[in-house]
Amino acid sequence: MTDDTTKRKRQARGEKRMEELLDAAAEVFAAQGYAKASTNAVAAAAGASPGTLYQFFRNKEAIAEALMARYVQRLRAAHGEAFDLSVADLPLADMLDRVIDPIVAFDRANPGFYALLSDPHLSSGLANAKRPAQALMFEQLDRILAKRAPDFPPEARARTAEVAVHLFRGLLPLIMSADEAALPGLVAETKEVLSAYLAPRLSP
Amino acid sequence: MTDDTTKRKRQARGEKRMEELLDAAAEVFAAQGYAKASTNAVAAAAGASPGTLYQFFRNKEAIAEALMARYVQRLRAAHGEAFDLSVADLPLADMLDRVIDPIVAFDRANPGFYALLSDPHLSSGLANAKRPAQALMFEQLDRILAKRAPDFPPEARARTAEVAVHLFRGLLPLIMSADEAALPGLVAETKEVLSAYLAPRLSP
DNA sequence: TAAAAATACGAGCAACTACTCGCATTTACA
DNA sequence: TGTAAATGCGAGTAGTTGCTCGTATTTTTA
Repeated sequence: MTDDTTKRKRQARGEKRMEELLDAAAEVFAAQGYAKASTNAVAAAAGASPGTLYQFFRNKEAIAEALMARYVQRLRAAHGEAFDLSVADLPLADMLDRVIDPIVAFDRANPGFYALLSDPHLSSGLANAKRPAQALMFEQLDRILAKRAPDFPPEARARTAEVAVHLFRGLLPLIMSADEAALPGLVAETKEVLSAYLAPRLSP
Repeated sequence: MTDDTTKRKRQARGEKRMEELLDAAAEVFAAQGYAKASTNAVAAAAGASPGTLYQFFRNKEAIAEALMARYVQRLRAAHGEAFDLSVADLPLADMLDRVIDPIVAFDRANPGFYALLSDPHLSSGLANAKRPAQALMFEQLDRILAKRAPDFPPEARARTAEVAVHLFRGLLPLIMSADEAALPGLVAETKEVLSAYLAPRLSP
């Protein structure tokens, strides 16, 4: 097996190089988009040579896959267990605070994540790498909805969760480009939207 | 001036070729995305040679600009004057029917339009070409809001319109990939979302 | 009809792409 | 310390890209 992420014996130096290369990839992908970004530019941005890049990553796609995997890992760490089950019993507004705020902070702190997530023209391999990130938000919301409204038919509940996630993602471009001054108002309005959408579905 | 769209003396044959090339560009852009699409592929999809393509379009960017301009023109024709002023007095649900349905139909009928509109990594020239299309929806909604709620402060009204447009665009991926059977329910839910968001802002 | 202009072609070019390979240096480990 | 493995480099390769240009054909125009 030539799996770059598990099998090879890595030195501490190598692990650090991989992190630098992923950081560089995040920058370049965020600035130019995945398709237009060149692997030579990623290597240069990391202060490495093309040969070094390809010692750690099989090909261009593998760079984005590893980057996405790292983002998913950090997303889980950032707000993973924190609200998984406990927030479902909170009042709706408080629950939204607990769910939205960390995601907004994460997305704004990681524009490379947003660049990959919002790109609709990724290859199937990359689309698969995106799925866990999308599933993370969907499933957590779905589980919260299930606990808050046990009588909610699972099918309709799944769509409600999916629509809610897409509503949030629709406002993400505004949230990403907002300056610090405009952000709180936008986030508040985002929560109002979700509250207005979810409230009647949670207590009919 | 070497402006391809206005100055050059075009024959009927040439105009037809341009339409064919734009149709081909729409296909290729929708399938692969603008960045990954090659001009040779566009020419081939139109049954033309690269040389022929470049007789009508200065460069790759000009193809997308012309395509976007054609979409804006068709968008105006499709639902332009139809509801511009009259729908503002309708009940909210009826107004949304009149606004949403034509846009949904147009977007689904023109995946090339959606491909360009949803691409967040276009060059500045392309971003400028996108602006009229975005302004079209925003300004029409803003004008409707102004007529329905004259006391609405213009600043807050503008943001309400912008947020509403982004909410719709957030659900567009679902709408675009839905099959004919699932579409009506999705569109209905889209209208419910917008209704729930706009209603309290229109009659406080 | 003849010249001018528009349309059409496609081989080909310079620039760039993802990626490789031979070889030098550094580290781990016996 | 010695040697195998890991890391590092960057010139180089084959393929692709956006785009050009010489030339041939069709259409307009005078």
